[in-house]
Amino acid sequence: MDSTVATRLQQFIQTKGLRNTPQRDAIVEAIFSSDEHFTADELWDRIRKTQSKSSRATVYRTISLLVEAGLLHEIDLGDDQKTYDPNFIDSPAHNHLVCIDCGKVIEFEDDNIRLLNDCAARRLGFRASKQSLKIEACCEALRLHGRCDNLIEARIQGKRLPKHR
Amino acid sequence: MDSTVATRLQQFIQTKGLRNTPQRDAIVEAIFSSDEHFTADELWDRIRKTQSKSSRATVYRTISLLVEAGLLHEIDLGDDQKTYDPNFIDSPAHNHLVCIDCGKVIEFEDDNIRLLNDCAARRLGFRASKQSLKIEACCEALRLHGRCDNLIEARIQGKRLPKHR
DNA sequence: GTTATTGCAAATGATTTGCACAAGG
DNA sequence: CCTTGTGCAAATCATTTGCAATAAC
Repeated sequence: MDSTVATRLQQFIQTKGLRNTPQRDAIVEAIFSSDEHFTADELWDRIRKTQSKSSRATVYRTISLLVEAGLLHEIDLGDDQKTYDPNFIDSPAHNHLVCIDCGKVIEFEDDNIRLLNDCAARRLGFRASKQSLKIEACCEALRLHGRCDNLIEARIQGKRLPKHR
Repeated sequence: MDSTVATRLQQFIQTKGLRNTPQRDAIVEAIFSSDEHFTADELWDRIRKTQSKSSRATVYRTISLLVEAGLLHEIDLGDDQKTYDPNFIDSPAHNHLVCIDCGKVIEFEDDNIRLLNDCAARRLGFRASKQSLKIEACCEALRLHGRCDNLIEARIQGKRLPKHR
């Protein structure tokens, strides 16, 4: 886990007059020891498989805390549940590409896109503070050769598949 | 209401072997006679104020139908409820800018942005089929002069305000 | 007639909350 | 101690669904 997370979280906790608890630590660890996106309940499952104990309510509450602290971002994957992304600390301005065949999510950064969006906002008389770009796309592999390797991988791993199509 | 809607909806209904009903007509009319975004329950309220009658369930079912037909788009405004946008027929590739002060949503099109996103997808080995760009921003007016006209307007109209900030 | 559609009320499922108890600082 | 945090179970709230009645075509 990036030590930046620990530092920034400590700062947030201090400032707000909050406390350190083993449950919170375990949840934060579970989130930031991976770069995977997750829903609240997926995280709760992940926690249960460790030796540490936390109630579902605490998981929800900690997620809210981290979002408020700006360490975790809520993203829209077209899912019904809220999805969270722990990678905004390392890549503060990344975008998402979602494969409509297998649901795989690819993160990428692009300064030109960011800049162009910034300009668009300015032209409308605003100052952009946050951009969220999601591109839904199909892999050329599937279109050209009738197979999406990600799709097979996703099936094996039992991942949530997209509802579209 | 754009006659394109009626035509495309008829086509969809025919193809799928569905039927025309006064409830459906009234809901479709309520949606496309305005360019406002709405949640399912806001729409249900709108319908209730007319002489036509529809149950809440039918409103939900009709919305799903229109989304499936591609006539209505589900968009993410960072809200907890799903928000729908009826303007994708007139502007098939528009983006959203949300004022973080008043929650006002501004729609805009930008071919350069669309093109750049397309390229980004291609570079990753994909073919983009849908782009969703949301820019959260604050108005310069508020930042420079301490007042956001949209905010006042929003308060008067009793609009849902953003949760952020 | 046959099949899709409706309305109602009940079910669902994710998220939140009230409250009594536990435990940081 | 004093206050925040936790766990549990109950509550909430948007959305979905089963079913009997209704209405397209």
